[in-house]
Amino acid sequence: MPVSIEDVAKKADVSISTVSRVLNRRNIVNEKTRKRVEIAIDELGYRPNVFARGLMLRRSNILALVLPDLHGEFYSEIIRGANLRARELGYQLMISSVVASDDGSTVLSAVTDHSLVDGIAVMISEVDSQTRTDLAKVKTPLVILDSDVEGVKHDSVVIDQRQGAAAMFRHLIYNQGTKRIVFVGGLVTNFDTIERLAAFHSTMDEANIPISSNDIFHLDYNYQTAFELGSKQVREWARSRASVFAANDEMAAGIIDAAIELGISVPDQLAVVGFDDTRIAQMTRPRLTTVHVPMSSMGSSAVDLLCQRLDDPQRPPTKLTLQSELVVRESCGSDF
Amino acid sequence: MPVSIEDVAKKADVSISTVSRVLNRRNIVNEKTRKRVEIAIDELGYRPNVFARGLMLRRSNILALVLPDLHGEFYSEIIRGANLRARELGYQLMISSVVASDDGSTVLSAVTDHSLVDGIAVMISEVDSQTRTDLAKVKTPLVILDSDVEGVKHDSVVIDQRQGAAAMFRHLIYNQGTKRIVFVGGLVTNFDTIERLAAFHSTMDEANIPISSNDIFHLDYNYQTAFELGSKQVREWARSRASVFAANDEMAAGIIDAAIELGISVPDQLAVVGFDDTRIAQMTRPRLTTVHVPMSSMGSSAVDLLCQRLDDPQRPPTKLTLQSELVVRESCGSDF
DNA sequence: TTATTTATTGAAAGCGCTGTCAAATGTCGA
DNA sequence: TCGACATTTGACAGCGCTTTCAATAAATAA
Repeated sequence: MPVSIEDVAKKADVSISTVSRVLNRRNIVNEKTRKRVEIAIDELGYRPNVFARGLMLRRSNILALVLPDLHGEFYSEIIRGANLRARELGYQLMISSVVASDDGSTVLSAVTDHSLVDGIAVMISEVDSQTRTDLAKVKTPLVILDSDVEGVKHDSVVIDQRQGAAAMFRHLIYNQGTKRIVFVGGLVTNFDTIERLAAFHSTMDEANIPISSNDIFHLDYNYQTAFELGSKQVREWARSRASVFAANDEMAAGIIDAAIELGISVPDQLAVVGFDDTRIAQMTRPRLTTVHVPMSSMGSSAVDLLCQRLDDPQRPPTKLTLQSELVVRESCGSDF
Repeated sequence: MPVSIEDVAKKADVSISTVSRVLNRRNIVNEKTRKRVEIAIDELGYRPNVFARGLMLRRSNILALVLPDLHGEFYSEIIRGANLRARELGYQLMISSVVASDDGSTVLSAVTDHSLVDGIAVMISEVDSQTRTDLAKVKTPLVILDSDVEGVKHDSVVIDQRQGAAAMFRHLIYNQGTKRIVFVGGLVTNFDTIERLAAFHSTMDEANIPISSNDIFHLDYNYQTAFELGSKQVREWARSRASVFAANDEMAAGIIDAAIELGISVPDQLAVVGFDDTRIAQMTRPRLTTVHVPMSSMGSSAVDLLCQRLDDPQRPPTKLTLQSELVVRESCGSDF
């Protein structure tokens, strides 16, 4: 039923080669012939069959974006950035998320099964060694988003979060005079958490403030669990005039709400800061002091890198580092 | 370079037909032969070429989701729901958004250019008659999300927002005793706005409250413009004890912030309600009274409908209506 | 024993497209 | 008028897969 190149050829009274030529604008086709073919294409509403074309060209113009989750603004902004850039460059974007039940190898196969995509951008927050070796085997152009990429031969785009986190800790310590910081992160295996924890330790060392292991919590980046933790701890934290560093805005919001519910004023009695600078950071009251992460840039940069590699498969692996930036708002107290 | 079915056949010392047969588990292949082939597939790491297969089968197992925008939680939840369901059903999801510069025909071509997708879910918030006729021409299985679909022969999933909006207006009128409601919607051509405006008129009529045309505003669903409108109007609204109905949570948040900035207390001096029940609704202070819209269900239902049609192309067009539900929180005052 | 059925496999014909190669036509200077 | 060359076109060979269809071997019936 669908109209094929042959139908067009017949209608325009030329061979399929000629039709193919006008489609690909390659060798010059005679002006008059081209017009005729174009008219036939229009009238028939012909669209080249992507499969047939892909079979010859070994190209689909489809890029895949694999995310650990699709929940929350963080991921949706990455998608948005990637989609926009992909469109600009003439690619389509395929989205996939690794669901809870998946393990490392599922991740890999979810990725490689798309033997049809020209390139893949993956973000995997918990990278075990299995995933790492699996990833190393992939032959499709791959860019790794915001993960530990030491020793992996692919392109990558990472956030310089140590620097952003350090700026935050310093602000808390030197500008706000905090003597104790509570660290509320994600899982111990989570890359972001590892990075920020490293910044935490080094900045505290630098300021000569000891860290109690009781002040480090590993949650799951969700509002609810943070709220629950806050409900239990917030009084004690406020009493000692501690500041709370939450590894994303969601958790910061959860802790703030817990505090408010217990009649503890933020930031007057307790400073709470977040990370990411999502929409939430501006919606909470008080507004969140946080670290801005260029989420949509991550997406667009990933697509850029992928396309560059597609154009030149030989170029050496690139690691693109995006800066994060401290954004001071109300939740940490006035800043002087 | 990539290993083809022929390589496998050679290695297993069978014909490609046999390999194809074990891949598709169709006609029974002799136990022993099958084992041998499977081993060869494993050892070679063979993956069938999607293009070649698609060329024969005319099937890609890819579904497209076309959204008006990728910004905000509303869309990201739709994506999430769709992606999850698609995975469950063995499909991949391709995302596309209609960007600002696009007009109706771009929408259509963005859609139909994917001659490779098996089905398409489109959400187009502003449907003009051009788009409508364009849409009617599409031969790929299509489901229309939350738009005016009268007379269109495709499947659709819509939100019963009249009912949800009406519940909101009634709550405001009968439970909160509001005598004046200000309606802040999207563009006049926006489907959601049209629906909710209809509910507005009918409920107000029913309650015998006249509507002043000065109380109907058409904005763009953004925080910022709502904030600006609020900054100008909020005093007057509060003075006459009006309630403000914003057509999404973002705008409600903008108006609330404008009010607070001018020292007007919400809900004590001014009730403000939202729509959608996104994350924002729980993050603002006061928390938003809003109408819950099952966003991720919209995505999953769209995928369901698409797959059902794929299985049975003959079934009559289905219109799936999802319910919306009033959620009373703090921003409209205590409810008695 | 011979005819017939059943199980298992291979050969080969496309699916719709691109790209190579050669044929056909036209152009131009000698 | 003729060869040399450029321009324009068509025939056809795949790309890797699925799917008839026929061939062979094995099993059963007559």
